[in-house]
Amino acid sequence: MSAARLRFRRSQRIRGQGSFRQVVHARGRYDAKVLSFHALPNASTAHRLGISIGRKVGTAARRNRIKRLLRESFRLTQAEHPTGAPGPYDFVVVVRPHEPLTLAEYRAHMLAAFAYLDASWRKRSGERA
RNA sequence: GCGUUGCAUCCAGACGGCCGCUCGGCAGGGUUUCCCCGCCGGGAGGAAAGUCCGAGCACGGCAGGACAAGGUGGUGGGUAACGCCCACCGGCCCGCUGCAGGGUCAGGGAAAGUGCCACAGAAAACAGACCGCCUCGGCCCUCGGGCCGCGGUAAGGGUGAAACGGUGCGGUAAGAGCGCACCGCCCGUCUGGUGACAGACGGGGCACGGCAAACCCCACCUCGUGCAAGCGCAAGCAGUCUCCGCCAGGCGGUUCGCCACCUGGCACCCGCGGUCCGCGGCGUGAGACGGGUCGCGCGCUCGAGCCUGCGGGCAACCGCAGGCCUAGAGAAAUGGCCGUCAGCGCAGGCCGCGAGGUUUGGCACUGCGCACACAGAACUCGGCUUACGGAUGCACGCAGCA
RNA sequence: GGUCGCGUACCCAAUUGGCCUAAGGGAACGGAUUGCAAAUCCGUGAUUCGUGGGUUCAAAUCCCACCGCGACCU
Repeated sequence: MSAARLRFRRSQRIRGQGSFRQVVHARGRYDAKVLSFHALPNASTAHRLGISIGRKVGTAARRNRIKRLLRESFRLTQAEHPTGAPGPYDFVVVVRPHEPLTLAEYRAHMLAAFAYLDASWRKRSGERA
């Protein structure tokens, strides 16, 4: 078991239509097959996660299931999230219609996406400086 | 034993460990509208769904009534109410020798009115008569009959979803409720029933085709919008109104006291500044009202509530007594991982019952697979409808044995 | 969460309860025309009228229940 206990509080969630729009419209996207990840550096002290999942994905029970798995992935992988540089990010995951995957698969997608997005933002801020 | 149809009831895998979310309570800490940490307790459904009905509740409207529009439709009961539920009545279907029985029905009114009834058929809705049948008269005749005419008929033919009661006997020129019997129908009276209706008796030869999920008539019901209803709080931004000085000038009104408006200066006030002076700004100040937007709080969970017992009722349901508190989120909580245990299916093994066998029973036996469906509260209830896994019981069907 | 609307062929779509074997247009296909095309002309259809029940003699049409799609309040 890892040293620190991993939590996922309300303050680590993205809320409000404006916040979502900012992140999604920010340039920088990573596409897994059924998920689409967006990132934007934020002004707070921690990474935040927002999940966008439309009606076409399935019934309310299935949408809840996928959201829970994604939040659990985010919570359990916090130790491996990018640190420093452009700062903590706001991540938004857009879910496309698909059969629900396992927790391990969502974790793998999420880590790959975060690594890619972090590298992309580091490169961009480096050019600017 | 299997099947699955119908009905009823119940469950919605359990337990343990670790991590996490949310609400409430208690205690503590911090940078004290908030955040953090700890402990204890609560945390999805039978459909939470579809949003098809009925209510509560909120705001707006409203004397009352009528019209319009929409809905409901056998009778009686249940209910806060309903288009729901229960019981009964009636029609239709299945079944039976028959009686029972089962299923099903949006089941008021067609002798208030209007409309429609295609095609076919002579004729499709005050009846009428195509092919026919028959008397009589006339003509012809090969003496069977044929043709024409005045009439009488509706049994037979054929069409249609539907043709103006049905069957039988009598009757007749041929026929016809023309007469009779039975069935059906209509009217009246009586009896039973709260009633829908049912039964009996009497009368009438029989009129009243179907469609109202066509318009319509009758009876009853319905104001509109919906918790994103709505109430409150604070902040910034429009707008409206009121109040708040002095002096000068202009313009207008005037009861010659003054009043209103505009412009300028000073003061107040604001900014610069530790303070004064000074400089700059000048409807700049105060109050009230207030629209939408965003945020927060309330609405928000104790209710036509749940459980148990007793009593009433054929039942739906009701009454009484005792006990219980049982989710309240907000990009939206009840989740994730691991293990164990039943449980289920398949294959194999062993044992048992039996003469044998399709079949069948048992197992701390082995292996593999599944461990599960439909589905997530969003103000709250009562129903309906739809989706769906399993267990038990009853009924039904099939097979085996006795 | 709430309130509405729509569904007819590949696409757009019309249709007083009855001559519906469902109008019409585009597209597609075949033919004519042309040196070849376009345009034009002629012809060609496999629609359970979203699904399932019901009313009626008769339903795309009327009624009910489902399914799918879309819009609005925000």
